[in-house]
Amino acid sequence: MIGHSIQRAEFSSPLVTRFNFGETARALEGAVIEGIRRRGKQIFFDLDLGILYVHLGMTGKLLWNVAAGKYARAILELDNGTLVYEDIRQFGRVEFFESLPEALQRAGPDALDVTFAEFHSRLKNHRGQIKPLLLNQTFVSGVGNIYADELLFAARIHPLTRASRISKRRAELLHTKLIEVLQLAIEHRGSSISDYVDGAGERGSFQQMHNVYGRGGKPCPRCGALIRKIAVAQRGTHYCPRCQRA
DNA sequence: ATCTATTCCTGGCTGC
DNA sequence: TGCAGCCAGGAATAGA
Repeated sequence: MIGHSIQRAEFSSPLVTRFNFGETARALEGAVIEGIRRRGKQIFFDLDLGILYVHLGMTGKLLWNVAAGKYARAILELDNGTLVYEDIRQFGRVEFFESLPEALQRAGPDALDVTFAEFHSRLKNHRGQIKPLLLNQTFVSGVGNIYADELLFAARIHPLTRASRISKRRAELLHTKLIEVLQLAIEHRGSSISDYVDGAGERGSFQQMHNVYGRGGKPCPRCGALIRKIAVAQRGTHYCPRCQRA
């Protein structure tokens, strides 16, 4: 898409585009895509006129040259193909900005790039529980509910552990697993539990490798104890009570 | 600073 | 077969 221009834009969801969808569509016509970036779950299309921001939320999909379905909320016709944004629940965003709003710049370092020194210094400063902290995108950008559970399992940390009380040694393991688990998930094209597909419309397979997420009541693959499911910060949280001690 | 609950949506599943 | 209730990959927001 880089170097190509948007011929026509069509938006049909005021929620996804934050109510200004007529303006958004007009603003994009004729724009040239100069680059595409990502930080955590935030996707940025750098245009000559501004920035197109995309966040998939819970059920968003970005499709390149795949026929638009019932839940298409935005369609961008480029001179070399068509990008469609689909989203059943409309918690995602496709927004145009001339410059990036301050709120979006508050995101923390990308989970794949954060150094241990930075990760550790941020971790030490938080007295709250580790699971909600991992979900906080201003702490580290890019960890969602599935991967928070999976990487806490990999690092053998109980989800309710106070962040500031995690030892340096254990923090090193958590930092290593943060990158390892996400890299492995990317290699397997993500977790397709119900809706998620990649740009070509293909499902990922990492859901088959989940150790704890979605496995409440089933045996831990490491020790056989039954995986427990609790609510933490109103999010379903799965862990092994034997491998991840409080 | 941190916590909790609520809200925005639609659809799938379960149990009656 | 219908229907109520609950749950779901996110995250902003209000109030304590």
